[in-house]
Amino acid sequence: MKHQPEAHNLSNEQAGNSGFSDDGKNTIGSQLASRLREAIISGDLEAGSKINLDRARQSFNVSLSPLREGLARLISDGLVEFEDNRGYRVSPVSLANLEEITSLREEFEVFALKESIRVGDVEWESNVMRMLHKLNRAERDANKPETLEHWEAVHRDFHLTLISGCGKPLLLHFCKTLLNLNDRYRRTFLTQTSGDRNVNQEHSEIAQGAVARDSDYAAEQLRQHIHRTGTNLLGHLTRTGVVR
Amino acid sequence: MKHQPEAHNLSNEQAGNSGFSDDGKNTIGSQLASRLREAIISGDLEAGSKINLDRARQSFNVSLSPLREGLARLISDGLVEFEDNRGYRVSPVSLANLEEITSLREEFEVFALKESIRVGDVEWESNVMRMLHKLNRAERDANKPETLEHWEAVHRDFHLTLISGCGKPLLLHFCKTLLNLNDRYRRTFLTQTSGDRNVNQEHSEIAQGAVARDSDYAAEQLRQHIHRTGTNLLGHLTRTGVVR
DNA sequence: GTTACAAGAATAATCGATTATTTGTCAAGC
DNA sequence: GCTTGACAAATAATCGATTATTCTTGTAAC
Repeated sequence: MKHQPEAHNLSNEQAGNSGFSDDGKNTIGSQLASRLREAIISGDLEAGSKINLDRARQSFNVSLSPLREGLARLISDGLVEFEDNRGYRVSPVSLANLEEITSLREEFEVFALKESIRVGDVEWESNVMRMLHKLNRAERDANKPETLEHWEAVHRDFHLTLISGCGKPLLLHFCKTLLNLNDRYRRTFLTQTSGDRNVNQEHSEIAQGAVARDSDYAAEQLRQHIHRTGTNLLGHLTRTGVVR
Repeated sequence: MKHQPEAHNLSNEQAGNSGFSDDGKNTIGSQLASRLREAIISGDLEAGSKINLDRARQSFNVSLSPLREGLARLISDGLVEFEDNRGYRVSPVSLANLEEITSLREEFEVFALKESIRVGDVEWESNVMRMLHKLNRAERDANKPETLEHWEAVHRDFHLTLISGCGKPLLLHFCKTLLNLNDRYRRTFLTQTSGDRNVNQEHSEIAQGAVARDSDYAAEQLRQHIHRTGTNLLGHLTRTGVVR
């Protein structure tokens, strides 16, 4: 079952990114890329499902050209797959895929954090603390979907901010891609964390270690944090059996 | 009736690409993505230059839709940049960019090699030896441009084969992207390796270590290999002063 | 001489229609 | 019953033309 992503605002994606005032003056193609990304990550567009261009065209109220262009941009993000003359489909999910995402996050995101600790400036430190506070204050109630959505956005920003001091744009791009892919699993399959975790506590320890420039400690905390989330999700998927 | 100039369409692609049997059954958009990628990596399209859609449309003998779609796919590859209403441009080159590419290759490619050594099967081992042989046999003469092009293709395949046993599609995709970016620097700025290197020797040691499953040794050899190439290129760029 | 601003030119973005390919269906032949 | 092939429907891909935006140039005011 797929919703019509049309209805919701889908106001511009990376809201908390870093002071981009997008003006809403984007082209249709760009807007579509954002909306499609959001629709896929949020699960509105079901994993593995084929994207019928004509229907999509109608539900988004656009013409074919910008639609195809938007979709093309999502290919390298790993959110969309494409086959000549057979069109586009939402990338499928699988246990193997989730395992890879988790292990790569442990590798890359941790590396990026170490680099940030090594070369990040005071501005970066401040941003980390700011985002930590924001995240700790964000409500997360499985009964209120809007809080979940908001929490996800803030959570994502927190993780990106953590590694934003590394001074390596390409690395950040890769990490952002992995975070996108990972978030899809969580937003689709997980509405609450397992009871034995204090996620806020985990985030605090990572952030505190980072601004204290305790590289080894912060890195290890982040690695465990990512690993726990992965294990958690894997358990869910295995139990519910929705995914092979 | 459709009047397409069937005389010389898109088939001037160099077959030496990398063992892909293109079947010729691709769509124009896909063919364009490949051709544009090759044109950028080879330096045919100058780094940093603006891509005029109308001129590109003419020189490629295609319409706008597939051209834009092809370009859109290169964005996430880091080869093309895009700005709303201002169109596409070839990503610029810079010392900082090259440094990042090198350092990320040291991180990711080495990780992928270790994983390949850990879980790669005999098929992978065999492929590594095959590509090593092919590479050792490939001529590289600065006076014969076609040998340079061929060597680049084989060299690229060698590096990809080395890490192809890791069982991590996403990781391979990232490494391939980095290799693309790196190759552009070499193909644009470097026609011969510095005299004090025996590159064939380096490749042999990496490959031998890999199939012997000596993880630490092979990994360190690869890391140094990548690092030397980076240093080498940086020197060239700095001396020639073409890049800041 | 410099700035501001208004055409006009150049370019990018989008649309609607057309063409090409794949997929589904069904009857004929084995 | 199963395959094969022809036809039709569905879908993807492309094109040419149109619209929107940005860039350029020339002129008037100060």
